[in-house]
Amino acid sequence: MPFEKNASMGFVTNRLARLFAQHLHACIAPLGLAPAQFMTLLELWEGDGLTQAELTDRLDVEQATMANTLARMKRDGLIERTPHPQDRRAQLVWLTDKARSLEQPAKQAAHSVNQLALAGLEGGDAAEVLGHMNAMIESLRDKPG
Amino acid sequence: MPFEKNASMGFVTNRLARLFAQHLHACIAPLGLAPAQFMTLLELWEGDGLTQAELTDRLDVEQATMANTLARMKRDGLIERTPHPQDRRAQLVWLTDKARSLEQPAKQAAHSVNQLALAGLEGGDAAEVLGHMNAMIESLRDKPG
DNA sequence: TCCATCTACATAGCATGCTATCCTCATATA
DNA sequence: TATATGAGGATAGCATGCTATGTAGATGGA
Repeated sequence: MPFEKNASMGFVTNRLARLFAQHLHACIAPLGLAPAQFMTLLELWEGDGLTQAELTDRLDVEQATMANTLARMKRDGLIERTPHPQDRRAQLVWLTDKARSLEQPAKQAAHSVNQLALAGLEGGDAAEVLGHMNAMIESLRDKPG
Repeated sequence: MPFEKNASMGFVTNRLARLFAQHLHACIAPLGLAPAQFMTLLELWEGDGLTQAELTDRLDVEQATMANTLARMKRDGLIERTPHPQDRRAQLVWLTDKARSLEQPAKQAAHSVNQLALAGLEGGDAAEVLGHMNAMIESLRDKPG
């Protein structure tokens, strides 16, 4: 059976995602950030005081993944956690001043990686690709497992 | 600074790649395969007797990553390694009968995941997206670090 | 021949992600 | 109220990936 990996959407997506991750890692490492930490901060910069469960929902990662990412972020002085006032099981996640100060440079770095990737595409192509990729995300998310 | 993650090519690519990996994992786990093992087999099914370095080149992963993947494949009875006849540093990688028998069902499983993802796209859209993604891969690969 | 350098692999260490469990607290219901 | 179920988190175990090193064999000169 023919299976040309370079014509396989899954194979190509994996390769592209690894390249994005490598470049982002290189760009934000000088800020003391790792990719998953940056992704989490993107949500917290919009407003902190969230629970782990809320972050898990919004970023589409598993609960255990977020638990580990938050543990590393606390270790690195990016967040603090306080008890939830109404639910003794939960904690609220707050940004430190250090994390707040990284918003502009980190977003700028991520933006530059996206720009580099899109350098060879025409104007409207990026939006079109994003649309198709989101359609694929919907298809795969609708049928988990 | 505005940074809408759902409009970020890197963010969306990461999300899509994780969904592809989850579905592929679920589809090939019954065969006793993991995604990186499947990717490596795709190359070996085209012809085995390759060195680790050749596999590393063709699959665009780091040498250490391939070393670990091959170690797990040997552990799982998918490959055997023999000394390179001309170079005592190198080894040749050979498929076991077990690995050969998995070619059709594994390729079929991967194909079905791609089809599921592409369900919501028009006919020519997939090829177009692949083209744009390969352009991005070129842009990012040209400027490592 | 000898040495500097390169190449092929292996290993260590760490970040992400996922599944599977376990514990604690919250809640709904009998 | 007592109990069954659910929800929020933590932890263990494992696969991938990457960077950084270390080791041994190969190679090209001086």
